[in-house]
Amino acid sequence: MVDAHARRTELAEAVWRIVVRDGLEQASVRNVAREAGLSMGSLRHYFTTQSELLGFALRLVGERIEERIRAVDTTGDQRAVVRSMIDEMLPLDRPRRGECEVWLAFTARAVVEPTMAGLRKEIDERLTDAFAAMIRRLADAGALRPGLDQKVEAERLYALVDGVILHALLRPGRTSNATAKATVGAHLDQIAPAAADER
Amino acid sequence: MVDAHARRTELAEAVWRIVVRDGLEQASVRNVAREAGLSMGSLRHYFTTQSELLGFALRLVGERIEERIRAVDTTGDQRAVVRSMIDEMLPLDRPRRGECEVWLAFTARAVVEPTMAGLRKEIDERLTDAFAAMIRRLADAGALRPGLDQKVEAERLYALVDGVILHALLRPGRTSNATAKATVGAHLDQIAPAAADER
DNA sequence: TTGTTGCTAACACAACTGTGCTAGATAAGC
DNA sequence: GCTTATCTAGCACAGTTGTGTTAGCAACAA
Repeated sequence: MVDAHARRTELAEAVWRIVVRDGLEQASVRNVAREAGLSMGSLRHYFTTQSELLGFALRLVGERIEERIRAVDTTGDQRAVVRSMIDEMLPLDRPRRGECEVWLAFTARAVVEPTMAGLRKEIDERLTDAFAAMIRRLADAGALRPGLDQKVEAERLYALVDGVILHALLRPGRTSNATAKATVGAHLDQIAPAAADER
Repeated sequence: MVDAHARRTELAEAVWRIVVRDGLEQASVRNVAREAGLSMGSLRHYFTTQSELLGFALRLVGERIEERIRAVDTTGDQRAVVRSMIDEMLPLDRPRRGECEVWLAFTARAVVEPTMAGLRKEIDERLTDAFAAMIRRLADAGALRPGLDQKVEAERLYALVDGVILHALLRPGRTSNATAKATVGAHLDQIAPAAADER
C-alpha cells in the first residue's frame, strides 16, 4: 500500500508539469491522470473534485517556497540574508520557474474564481507577513534607511518582487535572470544602503 | 451597413465583459457571440479563429491605455506628470480594473501559449519604452535623484507598477486602491524627492 | 478461509468546445 | 428591375470536459 499523502503529492507534481508545459487550462482530470500514469478513476479516489486537486497543488507550491526561505542562513549581513530569501522566490532555475508559473496561473484565475480566492488570500497574507518580517529584519539590524515607513516599504518590496517575477516569467532567458537580480539588488541598495550598515 | 471595425470593437468589448465577469476560459466563441447579441456564425464572419478575436481584444486594451497616457497634460511638475501617467494604468475604477483584468488573463496565458507570446512581447516592448520615457522625463527636469542608473530605474518602476496592479486586482476595495497609490507615491518620492526639484 | 478495506480501472452521461459549411437576409451598384 | 457583395443565422462534426457509477483487484484481519 502506497502512502496516500505521497500519492497526492505525485499527482500535484503532475499538475505542475502540465501547468508549466501547457497551461492551467490543460490541467483536466484526464490529462493529470495520464501525466501521473494513473487512471482517472484512481485520481478521483484521492481527489473527489478538480478544485480539490488544484488547490492541493497550489498549497504545496507555497509550502515548498516557505520551506526554502526558512532554510536560509540568517546570520551575517542582513541585507545579504534578505537578498537570499528573495532569491528563493525568483524563477531563476527550472524548478523555481515552474513554481512561479503555477503561482501565476492560479493567481490569474483567482481574480474571477471565488473558490480559489480564499486560498489565494491565505497565501497573500503569508507573503505580506514574510515581507514585513524582511523589512523588520533590516530595521532591527540598523540597515534600513532612516525615515522610511516600514509598512509602506514592506508593501513596496512585495509589489516589486511580484513584478520582477512576472517580468522574468514573460521574458525567459539568462539576461532576464540577470535583470531580475539587478532590479532587486538596486532596490535593496536604495532602501538599505551599505553605508548605513557600516557606521 | 455597420462599420466592420465598430463591430469588431463591439465583439472585443463583449470579450472584456466575459473575461472580467467569468475569466478568460469562459471567453468561448459561443459565449462571446451571445454576450454581443450575435450568432456565432456572424462572429466568425469578423474573426475567423478564436485567437484572432482574443488578440484583437487585447490589442485594443493596449491602445486605450496608451491613448489615455498620451492625453495626460505634460506641463508643470514632472513628478506629478509621471504620477498621472501611472494612475492611468492602475485599476482604480471599474473600466480601468476591467482593462487590467484582461491584461492579467492574457499575460498568464502568454507564458505557455506561443500564439499569444508574440503579441505579449510587443506590448512589453511598448511598456518598457513608456517607463524609460518617464524616467527620462524626470531626469531631464532635474527631478531624478542623482546617482541612479536610468535603465535600471525604468525597469524597477515598471516592475513595481506591475506588482502594484497585481495586488490591487487581487485585493479589491477602496483600501487597496489607497495602498496602490501610496506605494507608487512612496516610490516616486524616493527616486525623485521633492527637495531635488526645488533647488 | 472468508470478509473487509484500500485502491485501481473502465465506461456512461450530459454538457461544452472550435471550426466548417450551407442557406437565407439585407443593402449597394447598375 | 436585377446582380453582386456583405452580412447573418443555424446546424453538423469530432473532440474534450467534469463527474457519477460499477466492477475488479490486491492486501490484510478474523
